[in-house]
Amino acid sequence: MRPIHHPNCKDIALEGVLYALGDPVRLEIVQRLANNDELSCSDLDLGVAKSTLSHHFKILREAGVLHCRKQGTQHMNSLRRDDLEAAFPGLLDSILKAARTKVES
Amino acid sequence: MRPIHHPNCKDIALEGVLYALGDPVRLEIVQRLANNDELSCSDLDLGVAKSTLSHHFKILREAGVLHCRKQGTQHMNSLRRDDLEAAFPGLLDSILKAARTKVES
DNA sequence: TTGATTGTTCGATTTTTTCGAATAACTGAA
DNA sequence: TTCAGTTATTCGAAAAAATCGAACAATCAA
Repeated sequence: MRPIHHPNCKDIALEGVLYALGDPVRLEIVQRLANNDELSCSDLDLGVAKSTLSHHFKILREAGVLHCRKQGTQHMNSLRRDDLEAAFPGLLDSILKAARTKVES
Repeated sequence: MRPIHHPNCKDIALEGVLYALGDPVRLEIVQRLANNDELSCSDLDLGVAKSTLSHHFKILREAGVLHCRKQGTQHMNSLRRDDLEAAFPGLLDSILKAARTKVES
């Protein structure tokens, strides 16, 4: 298997972030990570094949939205809140807020 | 030709907006509309076929991001700032700000 | 070493995007 | 009114991307 890659902070691109969040499954993943420090793929049941879920995590990872840490057989994922805040101040918060707004209404 | 459709304010969905903005051509269109009250398709030269551009405008329109007004043979497009602000307060501003941040750096 | 668990990779299918050509809607001039 | 010019959409085919199940890889524990 190839080593997993994370872009460094300054290489996080807005287009990549918006593309990553512009998919309902990936947006759901990000919302759940906003409420949980770390989640593994197996913590999520989003109605897609596990190969597809793996693909979604890769998109999020390579966009710089989340960080992945190997722990045994599991891959623990967490939001790169600080890096995103540094790159695009206020952006993640406003999107998470918008996502909550929608659910509440 | 079919009549053009715009979702009403309460039917603007976050997923649709993020999906619409998660494409470089469409993000560029939105950025330009942020600086110009109205633009027609012919005002933009973004390096894609005109049929593709028409498709991008349709995505943005149906997501509720912009409004289209026919004026003769032209279709004048404008950002639905107020409706987006009502649906997701602060969201558009933070994205436009992020887009500017990137350009400046 | 074996079996169980967790994810990734591969190949095929389905869906989406993109393009150029044809069509439609409108305007102004002849 | 008809004809050419402008603007944008629609159509059908080709290219690109997403999705799935099966096979594979990595790790741990018995």
